[in-house]
Amino acid sequence: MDKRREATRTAIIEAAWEVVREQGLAALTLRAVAERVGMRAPSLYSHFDSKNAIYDAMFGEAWSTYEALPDATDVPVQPRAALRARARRYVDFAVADLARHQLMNLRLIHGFTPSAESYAPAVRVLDRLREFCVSIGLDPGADVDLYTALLAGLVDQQWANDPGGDRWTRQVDRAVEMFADAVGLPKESP
Amino acid sequence: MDKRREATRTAIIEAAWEVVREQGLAALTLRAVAERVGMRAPSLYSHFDSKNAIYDAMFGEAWSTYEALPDATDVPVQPRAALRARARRYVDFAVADLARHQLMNLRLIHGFTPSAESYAPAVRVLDRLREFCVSIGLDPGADVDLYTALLAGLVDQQWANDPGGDRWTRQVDRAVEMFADAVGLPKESP
DNA sequence: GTCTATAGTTTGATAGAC
DNA sequence: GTCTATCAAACTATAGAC
Repeated sequence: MDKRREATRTAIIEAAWEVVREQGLAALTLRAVAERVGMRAPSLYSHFDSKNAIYDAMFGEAWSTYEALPDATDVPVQPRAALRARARRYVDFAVADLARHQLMNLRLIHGFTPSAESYAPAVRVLDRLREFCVSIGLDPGADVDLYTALLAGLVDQQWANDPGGDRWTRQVDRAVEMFADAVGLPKESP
Repeated sequence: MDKRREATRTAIIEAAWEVVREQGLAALTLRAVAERVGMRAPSLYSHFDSKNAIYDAMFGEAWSTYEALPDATDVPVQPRAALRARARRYVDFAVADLARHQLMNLRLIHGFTPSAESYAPAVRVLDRLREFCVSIGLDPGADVDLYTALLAGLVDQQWANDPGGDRWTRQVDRAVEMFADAVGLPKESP
């Protein structure tokens, strides 16, 4: 029955995303959020306990959004093609929004640690990745770590040295092939 | 003849490094730096024009330090071994100091852009990497980009998910072998 | 639930005495 | 060159009226 209340909460979070997209993740201020949603800063405390509570909601929402992406691998395909599709989905998502990527994958807000509740979707995403990797014969430890590092590196270099371009993202397929060769995935049959 | 002046400058920068190592890169404040060097905050303006000028000096110093590391490849060795040694040197350096790594390789200080002078050593380091890669038959464009992404990914994952540990850094050799295979470097002869 | 008012900090930077 | 004093501006958060 708190439909109106929930709508306000959503509006606040959406305004917060706008602010961090324009000003940078660390530059989020309650005043800027409040102004965008047509309120005064103190009014936000009726909906969130603190500024970090806003970050926390954003963190959870971002990972939930990623988790809810249409599964590119629900149709059974060859391991390499499936891995490639997964990699592209991850990289595209990470490269679409710097502030979101930083909030999800880096720890750059001093004093903010995600709550267990907000962290849950992130854990599920990684668990599913491990399941998938095991299903195609990979090691859920070292192999998955190398895979995540490979994608993280492409994303971070892309943002740091060619934001908006594709100098690193265009190498995603090549990187996945390199990885697939290293872990001994069978070559693709035509 | 400005020996004393130069010593003070050095002391300020050294104090600044201590602050960012303890408080985080973005948490640098003039007061904290001044206190550590036995001064008051306004006195720093006799040596640096602004807070960003301190960041700038730190940026230049960090890359100069890296540039001056003993060259692990001055003795000619096989390409794979040389690449491995370079990779370890880079990763070890990046994993030794988070704030330094962030300042050198990420753009996380809002409104700070390195001056041309401070940027010079960074450019030279990358140029040398390209030269080396060409000397062993690699492409200075795509191949170098993939290589830097690979190392950046290992470092960033290490810092983000296992700081102080070696879950990703222990895969450096494996990652380099994977890369070497992908770019067709000859296998090592015993 | 939202407002005004304000407490309480902290910050980078400047003015001017010494 | 270093100091004291201070400005001007931000910020999070709380108190209490409506």
